[in-house]
Amino acid sequence: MRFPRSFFTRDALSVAEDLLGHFLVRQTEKGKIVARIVETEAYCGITDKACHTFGNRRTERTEAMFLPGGHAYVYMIYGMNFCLNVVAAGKDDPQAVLIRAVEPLEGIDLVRENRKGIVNDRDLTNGPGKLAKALLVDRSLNMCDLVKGNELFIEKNLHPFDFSVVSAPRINIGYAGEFKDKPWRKYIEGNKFVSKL
DNA sequence: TCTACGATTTACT
DNA sequence: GTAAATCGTAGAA
Repeated sequence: MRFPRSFFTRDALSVAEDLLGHFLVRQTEKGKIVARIVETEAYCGITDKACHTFGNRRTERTEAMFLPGGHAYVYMIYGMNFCLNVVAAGKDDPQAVLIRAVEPLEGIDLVRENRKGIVNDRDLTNGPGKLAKALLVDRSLNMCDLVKGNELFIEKNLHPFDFSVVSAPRINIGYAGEFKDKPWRKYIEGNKFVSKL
């Protein structure tokens, strides 16, 4: 069962925390992959110096973040990796949640194939670029609808388990001035797939 | 046009 | 622990 649009059209911090424990589903011609979201980061829009849309910067790249919540924002970083974000808040309120780590549950064989050469399962998806590669996420999925689409979407965990949410500073945003220490990274305490403690 | 650099990963010392 | 790989984007010229 999926979340309604209204789940995503809230502030990025709420969406980042509430996505933990739920499922990211990737459907391709090669098969289906289901993974539990275990680590996220909130990028809170035009006032957040770490956010691509800081100062209401609107460019070809950031256009996806101006869509209503529930769409995908995929961009290339360091010329070799893709990062997957879930757009939050309303139309023209450019906030997003970076998916930093997931735990593969279904379609592990396909994940291993996509991440050829990786020995330990925990290294398959414990980072934003890693999970993008593992789930075959690239720019062709930018701006796709996670509420109605079939290639990539979020599914609600109908049998949630108890866990504690840890808040920590976001990773690699040293350029963000006073925003670099904001505890806007959220992860499931004790989960082995979290990228950094 | 031209230049600098990044919401990272991986390999090597 | 340190550094290379690698290129699209943003902002300046």
